[in-house]
Parts: sequence; C-alpha cells; structure tokens
Amino acid sequence: MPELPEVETIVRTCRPRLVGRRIVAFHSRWRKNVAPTLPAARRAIVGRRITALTRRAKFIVFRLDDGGCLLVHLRMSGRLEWAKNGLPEPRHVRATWDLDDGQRLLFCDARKFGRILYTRDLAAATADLGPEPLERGFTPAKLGHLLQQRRRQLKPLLLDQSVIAGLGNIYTDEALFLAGLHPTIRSDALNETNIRRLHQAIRDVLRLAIRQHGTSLDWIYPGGWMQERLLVYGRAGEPCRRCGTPIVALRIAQRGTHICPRCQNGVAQRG
DNA sequence: TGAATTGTTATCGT
DNA sequence: AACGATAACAATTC
Repeated sequence: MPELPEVETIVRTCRPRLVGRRIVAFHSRWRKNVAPTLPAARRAIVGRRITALTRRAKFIVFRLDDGGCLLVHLRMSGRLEWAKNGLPEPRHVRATWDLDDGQRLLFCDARKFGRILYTRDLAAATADLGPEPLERGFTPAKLGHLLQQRRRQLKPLLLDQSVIAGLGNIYTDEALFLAGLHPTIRSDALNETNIRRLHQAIRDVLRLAIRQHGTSLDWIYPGGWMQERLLVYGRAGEPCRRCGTPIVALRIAQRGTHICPRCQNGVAQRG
C-alpha cells in the first residue's frame, strides 16, 4: 500500500534521525523475510554507519559506510516506527535496529509481506526497476517510448515496476483520471496529446501526494492527508469532482480500479 | 467465515 | 520465443 509518496515521506522523516548513526544491533523475528539470510545481513550491517537514507521506487535504501546497502520494502502493510521509552511495543514488530545513540527503529508489518534485503551492489539489486517518474530524465518522450514498446492495458502497465518505478494502485487510478484515460486502453493506442497529459498527470499526482505526506489508509499508513484530495480512488458511488457522474469501481488485472465513466472515456480527447 | 487487500513471480496461452 | 494475461502467494483484518 505505501507507494512512492508514502515511502518518500518516510525516508524524509527518518533521514535526520538515521544518517550518521551506527547500527549496534539488528534482530528479526521473521527471518524468512530477510535476504540473503538473517545472519548474513546482521554480520554485514552491525557496526556500520549509515551514510545516507534514500528511496528507489518503493524501496527504502540505507547506504552504509562500507558501500553496502540495506533495502527495506514495506509491501502492503509494512511501517517503520521508533520505539518509545516506557510505552508498550507496537503490534506486529518483525525487525529492530538499535543505534549508537540509544534509538531503536522498528519494522512493523501485520501481513509479513515486507522484505529486508542486504546487498553490496545496489545497481544490480535494482536493475529491473523502471525510471523514477519524478526525475529529470522522465520526459514525455521517454514515457511515450515505454508505452509504445508494449501493447498492454494502460493500468497494469503503469503498475509494473519494471516499466515505471513507484506507482501503486492509488496513484495509478488518480493519474489515469487526471489524464482522462480509461485504464484498459492499449498502451500503444495513445496519441501524443494523451501521452503528454499522462506524463503531466503522473508527476502532478505524485508531487501533490508528497506535499500531503501521502494517503492515510485505515491501520496501514498513518500521517498523510492526501486521502482528502483523492479524485477517484475509494470513491465508488460518490460524484465525480469534475462532472458529478458517480465514480464506478471495476476490477482490472485483479486490482480494484476506480474511474469516472464520463471523464475517462477512451483515447479520443479534445485538445 | 470468507472476502478483500497488493507487489511479485510463476505459469499458461498466443 | 517473446510477450501479455492470469493465477498463486505471502498473512492478516474486518
């Protein structure tokens, strides 16, 4: 559930408390989700200093002072929290990091789908991720190329992390609405105007969501207020904010999908 | 109780 | 063979 804006928010929030700190202990109560293995990861990171905290796609990247990297993927229900003195531990703690200043970082994950991965080679570990949609190199021409290379339905293609990195179900639905495009349009059917609009829509919705610190979703992700600004996601039956037509819920590629049937009427767009 | 939830990967079909 | 669609899976909440 945490997508690019939520992960970016977490990274920005945790960065000042993590960068410069040394890891003095690492434990996991769910060794299955630690790669390559829990003992190997512990050996590699304990004693190392964190030199930077960054994001790649939906991965949180701890850069360490010996060149190694620890990647954390939250998947559906993962969270990072700080242990608080005197308070009971939160539920579903799966892993913990103790730092040299006494802080303890917790990885909580009700559904245990999250992953922790140690690697010495960040480039190799992230080799099959597509471009970052907010980086300079992500131009309309680049997006057009990615779309026209394939003949897939638009929504599954946008969700594919090897095509574009960081979009999930919420922001894909929002971007398609903003661009006025139906999620099942074939990717190679878009004209230049469609592509330009989709490019703008993806960047606009991600930047807005980051400004809002992400979308708070029941017990999964707290803290953001983008849910107030969503135009289609989770609004089935409610009136489209643009035209008043009730938002419709569909199932596309096994994913809950939300559209305005009037505003997202296919390829032929005015302008 | 079972439906819903999502990113990734394995598998099936064209 | 390569690609795209689909199924399966992880495990929990409500």
